[in-house]
Amino acid sequence: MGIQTRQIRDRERRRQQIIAASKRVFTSKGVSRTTIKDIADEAELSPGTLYIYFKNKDELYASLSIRMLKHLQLSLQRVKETKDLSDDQRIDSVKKALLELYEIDPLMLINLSHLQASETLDNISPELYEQILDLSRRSLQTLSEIFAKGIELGSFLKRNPMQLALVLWAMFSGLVLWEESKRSLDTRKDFLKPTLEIAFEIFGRGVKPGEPVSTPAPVRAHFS
Amino acid sequence: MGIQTRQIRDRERRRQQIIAASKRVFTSKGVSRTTIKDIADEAELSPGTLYIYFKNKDELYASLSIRMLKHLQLSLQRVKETKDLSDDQRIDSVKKALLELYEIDPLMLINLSHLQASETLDNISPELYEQILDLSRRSLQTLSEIFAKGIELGSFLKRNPMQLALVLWAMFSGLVLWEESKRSLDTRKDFLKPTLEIAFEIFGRGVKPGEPVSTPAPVRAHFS
Amino acid sequence: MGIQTRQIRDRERRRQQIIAASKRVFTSKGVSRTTIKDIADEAELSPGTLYIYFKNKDELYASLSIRMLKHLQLSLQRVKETKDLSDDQRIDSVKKALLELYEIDPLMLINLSHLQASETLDNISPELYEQILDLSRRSLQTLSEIFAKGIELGSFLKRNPMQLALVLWAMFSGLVLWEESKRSLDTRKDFLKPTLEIAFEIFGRGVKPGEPVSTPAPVRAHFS
Amino acid sequence: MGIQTRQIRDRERRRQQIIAASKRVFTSKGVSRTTIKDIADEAELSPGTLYIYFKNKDELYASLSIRMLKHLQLSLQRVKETKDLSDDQRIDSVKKALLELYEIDPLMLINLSHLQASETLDNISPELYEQILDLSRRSLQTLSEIFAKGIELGSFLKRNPMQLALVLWAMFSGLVLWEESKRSLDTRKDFLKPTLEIAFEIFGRGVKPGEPVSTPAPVRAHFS
DNA sequence: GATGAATGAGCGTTCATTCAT
DNA sequence: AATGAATGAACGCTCATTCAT
Repeated sequence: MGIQTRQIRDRERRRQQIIAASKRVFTSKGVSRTTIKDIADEAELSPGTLYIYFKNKDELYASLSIRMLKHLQLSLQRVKETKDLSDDQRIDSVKKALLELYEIDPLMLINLSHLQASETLDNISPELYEQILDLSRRSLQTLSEIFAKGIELGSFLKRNPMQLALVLWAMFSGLVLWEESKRSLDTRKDFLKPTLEIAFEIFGRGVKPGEPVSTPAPVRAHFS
Repeated sequence: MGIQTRQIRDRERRRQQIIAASKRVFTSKGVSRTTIKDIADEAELSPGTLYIYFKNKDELYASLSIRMLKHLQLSLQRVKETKDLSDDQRIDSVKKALLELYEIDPLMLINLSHLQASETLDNISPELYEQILDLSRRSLQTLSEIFAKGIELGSFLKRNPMQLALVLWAMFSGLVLWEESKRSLDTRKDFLKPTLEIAFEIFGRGVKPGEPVSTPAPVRAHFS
Repeated sequence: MGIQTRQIRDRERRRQQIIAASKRVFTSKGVSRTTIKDIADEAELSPGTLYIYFKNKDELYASLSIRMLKHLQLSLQRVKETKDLSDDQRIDSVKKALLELYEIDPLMLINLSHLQASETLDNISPELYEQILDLSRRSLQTLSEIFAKGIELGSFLKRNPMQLALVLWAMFSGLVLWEESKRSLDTRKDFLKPTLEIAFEIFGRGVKPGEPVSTPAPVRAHFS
Repeated sequence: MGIQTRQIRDRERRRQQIIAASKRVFTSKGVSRTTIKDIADEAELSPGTLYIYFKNKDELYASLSIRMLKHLQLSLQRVKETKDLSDDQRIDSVKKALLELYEIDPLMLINLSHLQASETLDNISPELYEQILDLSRRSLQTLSEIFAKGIELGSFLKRNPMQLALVLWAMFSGLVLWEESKRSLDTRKDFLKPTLEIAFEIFGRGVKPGEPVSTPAPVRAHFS
């Protein structure tokens, strides 16, 4: 391994060090109350150093999401390309992909959701902005394609697949964001994971075509 | 009506004047880019005056949600108390209540969602904090009770009703927050309302008990 | 005098207070080493207050020159419009106008010269920039018109009058700037005023038409 | 040539390399907007290396003027020492020396003027400071001696020769500084050189003794 | 109660300078 | 000698909040 290789590796290591520190501080202080100095202190670096690795505060913040979006995109792509899955299995795989995302790094996921839902994408460099946009688009697109295939096969409701994708994502990120504020609202701890399970169950059931058996028809039959 | 009564009414009127101005400014400039001075200008008052009616910026910000939460709580209460509704009709009423919330003031709803999902509830006065907490809790509680009744009647899946309530709220607020960022992600405009419709359709279908008739053939065989 | 009048007067007074403090600090620390905090301290105000009266540092700096430029423009205009002055008297009036400028506020004049000679006109508001530009242009223009009239009357050398104006101004501001650095170069103090006198004398003599009688006269006499 | 000699020569070569790079960057970005990193990049060196050859930024900046001042001093010395020049020719030689200075490196001359007129001579090493001081003094001194000789011979006005020297230098540097800002004031381009010509013409005429023949009639009457 | 000028802590960011390699 | 990552003091500037009028 040459000198250059080591330098590149060191550089990447430093970036990760800063990113790790950012996560910790964002977690403990909240994103908007975190200052560059806080992160620098946590990373045991000087404020100036952060600007060697990140153009500005927004860009550092946005960088946190890139990895996660890449991971998501890859997972969904894999789900889409796997052959011989039943519809139930495919939905289940999507659920697993998203739950995994949450388990790997719940705080990052909250950041990602915030990023999408808020006004941070402002001072960001065009390149990074485009990258985030593209990754978001592609994940949704892949999810949408999974639904499109299911619809073709008659195993999903005939609805705009992109809208189905959005509904699923909204359900997921809505719950994740809720989790963040649950302390304030003193719901029990670790309510999230079981609730996500239920959310997916309901979505899975709801997206299947055909009249659910719940409705009176059979019941009346019973009485007749 | 005594002098005191009028003073109280005047005071409340002023508060509403400020709240209305805040909404307009938040709408046009975005929440995080709005300063106290902006709001004061819009309300044709001085910054100092705002501090007579609101303890600080966070408290003003939080007040915006109070009305909406009250409205929501009332609507849900009404849905819960209405007699002689089929399950489908009851879910439909909840849908209507939430859609109405969105239609009355989409931006305020985004604010509300932000408020819950983020870091504003910090400098707030204990009283206001308790009020928001209580209203949120009560809305969810009411929603949860609606589901509990349905579960009792066997018309909803036997799941923790609070979790069902959370799933529905997450789906709703997740989509609303998405709406805010959709311009960046170049989804078509006014994608939200039809998507909300689909979201409710899926939730409604998914929450019903019984094996969905996804694979029609055997099911029919069963009935024949 | 109404309340409004007093407020306007107070506001102007505050501006002058800041300007006066700026001058003092610029003088003692040098322009580029003066910080907003320095000026605020000197004016016994807080840094924030300066930004109520001046958009930014550059604008405060530029404002220092406006008055002086206005004064200059007025003086030159008066010189130009005065009737029945001999050429010598007119040049003398210009000299007096410039010397007066120096005597009223030598430091301000140095600032003005710096402003023109350097890179400060950068963050300035377009309006202020245009004002400075316009005032500079008009002063030079007036000076140039004075020369043009003299040339027409045959009492000045037939040279581009704008160039004559520039030469005079350069001589003047060059000496003023020199003055600032004279401490470093340990020339005697108060060398400037007598040197300015000589400068004007030489300019006045040099700008007159006709072969100076210095050497030629006797020589030609010799040949006749 | 010994090793030491070569080392010294190499060292000097490196210095010149840095100086040359500085000039290029100052030219393209303007002095105040140039950072050490800019210069290092242009010189294809690292910032640290610059500090091996120059004590600090001010010292590097000041070094730029040394060459020019040396050149000026030499030229003026030559003018002074040349025998058998008429007064007109001697003034003309001074003019040529200064114009040459401008033509060799107009931007460096602006720097020099700035340096003298402003606040850079501060963090400079005592040695360098003394050197600049000495060179400036000597150039002015030489110029002054040229005038002194002319005065003795009766071909120049009997004025303090150092003041005459200052007036000439002020005129020159005033015009050079003006050039820098002329774009803003939309004077025609390349106005400088012809204006410098006129400046010298006027100075040359003005510095000659005797009553100028400005108002021909009475003067001739006098001689008849 | 209403004002709005004044405050000043605190922010993100820059960049001359240092120093371990 | 050369490097360039790291430093951290210092900057200009903002804005929620206060308080004399």
